Amino acid sequence: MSEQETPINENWSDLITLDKIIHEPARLAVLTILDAVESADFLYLQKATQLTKGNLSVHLTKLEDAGLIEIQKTFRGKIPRTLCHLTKKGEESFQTYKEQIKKALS
Amino acid sequence: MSEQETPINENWSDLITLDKIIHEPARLAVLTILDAVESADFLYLQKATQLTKGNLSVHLTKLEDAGLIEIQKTFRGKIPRTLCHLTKKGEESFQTYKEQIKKALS
DNA sequence: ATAGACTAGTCTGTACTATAAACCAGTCTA
DNA sequence: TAGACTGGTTTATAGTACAGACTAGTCTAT
Repeated sequence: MSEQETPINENWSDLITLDKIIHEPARLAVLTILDAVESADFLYLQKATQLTKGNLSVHLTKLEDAGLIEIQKTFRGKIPRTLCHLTKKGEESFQTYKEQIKKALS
Repeated sequence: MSEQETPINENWSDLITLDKIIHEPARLAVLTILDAVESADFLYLQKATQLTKGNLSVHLTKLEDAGLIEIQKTFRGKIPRTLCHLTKKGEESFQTYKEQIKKALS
């Protein structure tokens, strides 16, 4: 295709505007898990994603700052326990992302 | 989900191993276009993706270095013309990527 | 009581990346 | 001959992920 008018409103033009917070594979994995299981703790997420602690911690903080997840710090006895779950915004944004990328890649 | 055995071979674990060359939105857009139209020139790609020339140029070079696209420099009259199309490997890798991410996000 | 392992981080340094903007070389148009 | 066009390369900046070191408290076993 060339030397002809450029279609502007194709679905793939959405690709450029994908939410970068969500698009990063590590965070995409976290969101996918949280979307599936409702709520997961730090250790579970770390095992599931194979990320290092430090790395996972940073990603969780970014997701929290973006308002996509909520982090609850509780205790099991006196041992700290970090529970994560999607916020309403997180659910919606994730859905939007999935629809966008699936449509673009269909 | 927590305090129970971790399922290891879920589809979302593929998310961590996504091809980063392909995963970048700008390149994803380029690949999607090339997959759809077989062949596109520099200007067309630039208009379609809204990328700056320099930026597009770098992305095309990276895709070429990765063996995903082939760049043919031809002339239309005396004006240089850069034509891009997917290689066999590019087609296959892109298909694999699409299947992976769709499965993971389904 | 003390060493080792656990949870859940923060901080640091490295390496990679995307991006815009400046620059370049040639061509065509008025 | 000035301006805009094609198709780039180079440079500089800013952002990013990531591993690994470190912190701080807890629990377990010796």
